[in-house]
Amino acid sequence: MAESSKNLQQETELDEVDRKIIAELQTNGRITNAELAERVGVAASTCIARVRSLVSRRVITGFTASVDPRAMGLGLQVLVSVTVRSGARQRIRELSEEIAALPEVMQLFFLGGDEDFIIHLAARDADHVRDFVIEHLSAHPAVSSTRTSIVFSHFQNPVRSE
Amino acid sequence: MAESSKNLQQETELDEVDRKIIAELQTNGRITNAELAERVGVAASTCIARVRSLVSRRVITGFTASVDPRAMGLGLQVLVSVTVRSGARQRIRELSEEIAALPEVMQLFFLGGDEDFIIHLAARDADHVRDFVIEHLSAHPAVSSTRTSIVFSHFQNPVRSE
DNA sequence: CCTGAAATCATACCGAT
DNA sequence: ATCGGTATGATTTCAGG
Repeated sequence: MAESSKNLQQETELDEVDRKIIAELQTNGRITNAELAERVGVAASTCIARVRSLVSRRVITGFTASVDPRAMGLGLQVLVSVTVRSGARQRIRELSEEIAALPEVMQLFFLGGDEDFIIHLAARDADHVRDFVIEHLSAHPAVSSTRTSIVFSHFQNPVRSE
Repeated sequence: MAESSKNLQQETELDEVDRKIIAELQTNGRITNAELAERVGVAASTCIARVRSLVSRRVITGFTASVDPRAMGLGLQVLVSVTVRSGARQRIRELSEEIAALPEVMQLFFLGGDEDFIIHLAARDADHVRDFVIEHLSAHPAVSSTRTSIVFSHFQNPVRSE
């Protein structure tokens, strides 16, 4: 068996046009197809076919608006590291899925290593963080310990292969 | 001085229409204005004015395509916690900005607490991670220590105020 | 992968609330 | 001051080559 037994189509070849399209759409997800085509140097019909192919192949997984949490009344961000009790390992996935569904949770990293996962939380204030940790983590029978760190600032880059 | 001395316009009021628009655009950033208006229940002209206002007020900070790192040949994600030497505290910001500009860096969290920042890295393989840590972190005179954890999976939610 | 025509969409303007 | 309807020009999209 070669290395082609993966459930993801890693073999999906991306040519120069695909990569340019991806880069443009990461910078401006609402660019018109006409302008995207011009920047990339192909016809509009070709361009839209490429974009649709990238989406259907799951290279592009979606288009989203980025929102400032502070404008939504969420002025405090924290990272919470969670360690699961050794007797409850088999419940990690279940617990993490519960947590990922909560509205305060911006991101969840499911980890190997000392911690089992890290939650990136957006909260109104310190009380909100405390209530979240107590209610959803400390009180949960599978959780062994948590550690909360304040996020002073946060940068997010587009995915670039080089 | 009241609590209005902030550089962010927290006072930006968001009504029901604004919140619906934000929710739709987080789910589908490429929705047409016509369909967005219909879903939200306002006229197209009203809708486009609201969207432009949200963007100019920096409530919406941008529109981006989400890309699967695996499709870009980046099959391994890790979190690297970095602690800065106590004698080099004043260089934390400089160092973090250098690192945020590197192509492997998807996110950088600038923290208070035991660790000074956490880097979310997308890499081709374990060798790539090792090279990154050695070249950009261990070799840097301001870095005291690093800790690398593999990311098994990663969820990202839209920002929801409730 | 490109051209061109029909359908759809974005947006400025203006009256009404 | 903001909203909703209408007209016009731009854009998308699907044939077909």
